[in-house]
Amino acid sequence: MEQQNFIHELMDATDQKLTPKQAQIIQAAIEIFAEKGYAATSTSEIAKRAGVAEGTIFRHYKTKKDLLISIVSPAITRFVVPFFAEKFVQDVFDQDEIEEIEPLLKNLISNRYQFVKNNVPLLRIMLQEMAFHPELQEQYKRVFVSKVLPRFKQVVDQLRGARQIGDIPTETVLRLTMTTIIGFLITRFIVMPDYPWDDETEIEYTIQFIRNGLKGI
Amino acid sequence: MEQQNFIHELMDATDQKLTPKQAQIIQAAIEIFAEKGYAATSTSEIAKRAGVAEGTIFRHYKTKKDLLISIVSPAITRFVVPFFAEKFVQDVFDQDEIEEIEPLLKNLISNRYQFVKNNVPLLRIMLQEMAFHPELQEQYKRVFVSKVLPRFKQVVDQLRGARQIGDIPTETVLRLTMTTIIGFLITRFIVMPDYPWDDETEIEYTIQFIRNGLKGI
Amino acid sequence: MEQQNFIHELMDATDQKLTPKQAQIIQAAIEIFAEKGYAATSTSEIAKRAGVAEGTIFRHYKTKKDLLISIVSPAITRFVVPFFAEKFVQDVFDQDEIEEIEPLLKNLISNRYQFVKNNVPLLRIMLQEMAFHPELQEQYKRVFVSKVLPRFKQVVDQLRGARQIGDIPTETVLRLTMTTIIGFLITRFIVMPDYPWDDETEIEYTIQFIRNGLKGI
Amino acid sequence: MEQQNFIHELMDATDQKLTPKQAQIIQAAIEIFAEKGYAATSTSEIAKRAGVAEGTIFRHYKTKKDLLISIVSPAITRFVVPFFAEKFVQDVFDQDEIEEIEPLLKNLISNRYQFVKNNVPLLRIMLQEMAFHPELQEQYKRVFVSKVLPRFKQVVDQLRGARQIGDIPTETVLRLTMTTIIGFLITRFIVMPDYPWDDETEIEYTIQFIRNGLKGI
DNA sequence: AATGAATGAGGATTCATTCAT
DNA sequence: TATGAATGAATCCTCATTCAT
Repeated sequence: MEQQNFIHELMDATDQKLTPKQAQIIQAAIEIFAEKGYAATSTSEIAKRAGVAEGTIFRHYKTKKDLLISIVSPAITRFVVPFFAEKFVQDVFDQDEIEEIEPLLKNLISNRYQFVKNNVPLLRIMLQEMAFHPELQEQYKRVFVSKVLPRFKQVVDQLRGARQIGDIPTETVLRLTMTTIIGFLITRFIVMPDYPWDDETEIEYTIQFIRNGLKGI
Repeated sequence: MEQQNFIHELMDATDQKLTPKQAQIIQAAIEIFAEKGYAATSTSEIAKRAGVAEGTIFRHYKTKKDLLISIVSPAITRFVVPFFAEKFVQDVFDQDEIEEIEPLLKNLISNRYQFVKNNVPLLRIMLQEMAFHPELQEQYKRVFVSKVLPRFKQVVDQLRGARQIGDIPTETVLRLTMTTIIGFLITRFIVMPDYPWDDETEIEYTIQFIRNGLKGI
Repeated sequence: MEQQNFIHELMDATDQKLTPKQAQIIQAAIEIFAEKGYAATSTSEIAKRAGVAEGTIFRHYKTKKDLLISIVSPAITRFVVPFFAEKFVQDVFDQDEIEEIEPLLKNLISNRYQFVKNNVPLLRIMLQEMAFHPELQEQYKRVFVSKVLPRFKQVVDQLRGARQIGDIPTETVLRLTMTTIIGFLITRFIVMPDYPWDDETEIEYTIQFIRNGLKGI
Repeated sequence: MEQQNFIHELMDATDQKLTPKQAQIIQAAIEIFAEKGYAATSTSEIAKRAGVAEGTIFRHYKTKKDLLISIVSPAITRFVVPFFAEKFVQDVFDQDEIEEIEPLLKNLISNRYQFVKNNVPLLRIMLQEMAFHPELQEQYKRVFVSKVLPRFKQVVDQLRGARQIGDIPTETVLRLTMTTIIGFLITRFIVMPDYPWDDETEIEYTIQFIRNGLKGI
């Protein structure tokens, strides 16, 4: 039911009105793609779970792959973009000078944590299928390079000026930061979702780890 | 050709003499599974690339899944175990008291770096297929808990005694360390293999990041 | 074309509306199963003879065996039940006291003779496949024990009372009677269908043989 | 182990020395053919049960069908011929004039009863496979017409002369007799082998049934 | 004589996609 | 718009048979 969010966002994003059947199809597809992978999922199974005739899927999506793309493509955007763009960082940036890395990291991680928490199956699909569908990789890169990278560099420079970050190349800072955050989210929600996590504490440690790691001694 | 290593290790490990055809099959399977994923790979394609009749595959592996397992299962062991076990850490441990985290990390990362570099396709397959085959997850957990975890905790305790690690729960130390190392390897070899990496420098930064991140200020 | 009967009976019996293609499939399957046996018949051959795509078979029958069962199962019922049940014996029974075995045998044999004559391929399949499919044997036994046996015993008792049957155990009477009738039908339609039979005469002799054989002198 | 008999008879009959492996193959083939039918039996399964390499089968028998024929063909002869030929009837015939049908039937049934009892799997295979292999039917007919039929007619004539048989065409006498005997054997050993048969009694009733049935009143 | 690895044609079954209703 | 029967290519797998050892 958490995907409901996503489905409605989908509607807003694409301005397409999803018919109820179409929503059922996407819902079912997300579930099953996440469970067994795109290639191992049959359209008949999707139709069955969606409570829809098999032909109906192909009325809305020319091919099975179309269905995948229509799910993953907006998901990529919604997952990647906010890493260092969009409103939520704005707030931080608007305070003219960024002198503290901590609130920024806190904001960043918490926000992505919530998104992932509400969209685990979507994240699974993204991770799995980006490996095999170049067009998804392309889209990821395009979005990342145009929306995230410039903003990120700007932030790093400011933080370096404020002595929050040591003498590390910007690309490496980016890599280490993203790796640690994404690593946390994947460990938390995909690799070990059943471990008794104390999320707040874990997030706090993660922030400190990144802060200290980037600052140097 | 890099998998040649692995194939020969396979032979040693299982004491099974691989017939030439069998080696060709494994070689081809690794390549194609890595390229398109297990589910999207057909046995006829494997046979073709291996230069072998399709039936020959099934003389050696009862099912297509058997073939997958026979490839991934030893790969998991060979990838996971050395993280904190086996001879290569021994050398570090044998110096009685571990007072420096740096050489340990250096050793650890370099060693896994080499392994991954020589076995990229294998790593891809592992990452992809562990998601869908519970038996592989089981094996991973078994190996990790029995071989890696105890050793790791011991090391962390020693390092904490030597004031190399701050006040962070052992599990979190493990998570942050592994996440950063694996994140580096995946970024380096899977996500952006074509980026002009300066590997030595990048490894050095990664070590410092982990060291400072764990130490606190 | 004789099976047309059977196919329509199938429809009535199961209340399932057979699509035209489905009828063609059953028709073709009956023919080929009878010719070469279930195991030696390929679904592609059935599809070809039915003028249908191979996939169509599996849309209607989950497996090849399902197809067999859906053919043989009702055939068993329709062949076995009327031996001593159903309306056609009713007529004989309704004449209150059965004092003559001859009209009963006459009725019985003629009726089964007609059925077999119209369903030779079906009989062949039944005979062949019951040997290898326990579920068919079970069904046969269930139907026989519940529907035929009680009625038969009742008849034998009445006939014994009327001095039509000698001092022979009921089970043996049953065995000898059925064996002779079925033996006639199999010889007539399966073993030597091309022999120039004078059916009426042959039936007459068979009736006399059973009557005298059971009566003793 | 009962087939051991048959295997040795095979050796005598064909004057071929069966190697031990060959005997194992035949033994295994008889068992599995009887269990699941010729078409559903794989040569690899035969090889496995025989404890022999798959290639070995084809060293002795050009094709799988050859193996079948080499089993069924002598079986047919050994089952059919003695019905009214061979030594065992000789003894009866040699007493110049046959005036009693009973000892003849007794001898006949008992003899075939023993043979079938010792060769149930063989009988199953014969019954199943004659339906699908015209060459086996041919052989059956050839043997029957040349060896059994003439002798049988002679016997029937004698018995008719002695008033043991009523006014029934010889062919019909033959059909009714064989049908009853074979029907008994099949019921006894194939259809209901687990029923608690009292064989002697059952044979006795069967003889009386035939005798009375043929005699008329 | 015996082996068993190798073959490739053919087997049952699944699947994405189409189309008449 | 929605259906679901129909398709036939493709899938995994089995099998009888061959052949070098």
